[in-house]
Amino acid sequence: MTIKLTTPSTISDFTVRRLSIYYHILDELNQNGVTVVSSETLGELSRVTSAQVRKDLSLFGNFGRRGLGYTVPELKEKLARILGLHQQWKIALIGAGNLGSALCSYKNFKRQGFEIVAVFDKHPAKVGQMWNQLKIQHMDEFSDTVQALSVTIAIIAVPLSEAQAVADIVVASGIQSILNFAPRTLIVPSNVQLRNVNLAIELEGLTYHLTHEHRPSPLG
Amino acid sequence: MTIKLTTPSTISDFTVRRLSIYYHILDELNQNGVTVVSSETLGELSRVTSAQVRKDLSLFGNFGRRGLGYTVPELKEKLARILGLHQQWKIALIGAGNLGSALCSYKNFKRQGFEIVAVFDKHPAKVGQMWNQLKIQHMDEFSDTVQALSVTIAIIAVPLSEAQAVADIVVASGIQSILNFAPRTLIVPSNVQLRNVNLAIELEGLTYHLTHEHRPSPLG
DNA sequence: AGATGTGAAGCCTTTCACAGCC
DNA sequence: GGCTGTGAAAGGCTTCACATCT
Repeated sequence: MTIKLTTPSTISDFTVRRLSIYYHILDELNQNGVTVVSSETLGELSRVTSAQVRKDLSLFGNFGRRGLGYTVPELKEKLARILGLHQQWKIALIGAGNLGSALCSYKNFKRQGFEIVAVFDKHPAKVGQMWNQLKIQHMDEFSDTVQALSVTIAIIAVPLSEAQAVADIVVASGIQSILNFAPRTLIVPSNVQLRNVNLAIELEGLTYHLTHEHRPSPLG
Repeated sequence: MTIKLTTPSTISDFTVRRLSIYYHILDELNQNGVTVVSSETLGELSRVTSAQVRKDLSLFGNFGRRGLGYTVPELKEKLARILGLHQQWKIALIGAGNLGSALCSYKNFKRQGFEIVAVFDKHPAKVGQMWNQLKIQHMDEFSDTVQALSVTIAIIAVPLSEAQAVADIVVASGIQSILNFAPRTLIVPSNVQLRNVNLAIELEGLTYHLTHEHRPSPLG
């Protein structure tokens, strides 16, 4: 009825993803000095319906005011708490290649509550190099280091052939959240959260449509 | 009943995404010398049910043999055609930063049928530099260059603040497929295919679960 | 009047289960 | 016997439409 003190037991990944999108839009609105937003407007900016926005938010509480809309800073703060962004998250990056370098130099991470606190590679030529303030460590040190630093998220940015072996090491270290950039379906226990970012799959989604949509007119 | 000569009119993005996954698994099986695979096995490797595999494939034709399974090279080839991977796709990369550099040096692109044929940036310090064999061009040259080179896909890898302006230029050039790495919901006409890769959203999907799943036992 | 919160309806996706073929 | 292909059932997500509150 009123404020839901407990988190609903099952929220779909679809919903969580949209909450993230709302959060970033609210962040931008907030920076632009916008103080109030309707589900209608938030929906347009997120490319979803206003009903979807209201339903998603209502799963976690009554954040709006009827007749008025949602207060931007307040809703942003609420979503930050829901998404777990009120704390700093420590990340271990595995793979000191081009992609790893790009991730490591991504300045906005820290502002958003994410910090890469250790970098690993297994190639002797890489180990010992300094990246920003971090010395690249050998994978043998992974488990000890992440436990000492209380790392809770691992980013895997190694070649395909090494990805599963690396995932096994990550899982063995006790880390339960993995963001994987290697183009392979990794096998991990069901208690480990795995997200994949696969460039080829995104591009193939585009080429599928390029190949099949020869419909210049609405009637095809 | 038999082979479907026409493509079904509406295939969901969920399905297309899974077809990509199957394709890459088949590619790997093929390299390992596996010649036949069942929907059961392909499902396990893709983390979906066997029924899902069969349903997805049956939308495009009868590719398997009852009692036997699917022939790996044959099914791989069929999926390649469905996904449009029987041709080379030319890509324009916009944004010559760290991420752009990582994308540009990604060797596997070419083997998979994708080739970055032009790189653009708007900053004078970048323009004129050589990346691999490509000279970085100014954004002013975008439209002319992509038309001359028959580019059909654009990758946007610029900062948030420039993303929408870049998207507008891309759309104006006639390109109808965009892969966007900027963390913003871009506004494009409905005939333009847009895919987003957003690191923050993936990480927030992980932190949501880290924050809410305090359930060591199945009974919670 | 204006906009949220929400049960119910509608729609889409996945799974089931078995007929059909190898 | 084994495995695919598929109509039907089940499940899940989105939209509708309106009661509710400011």
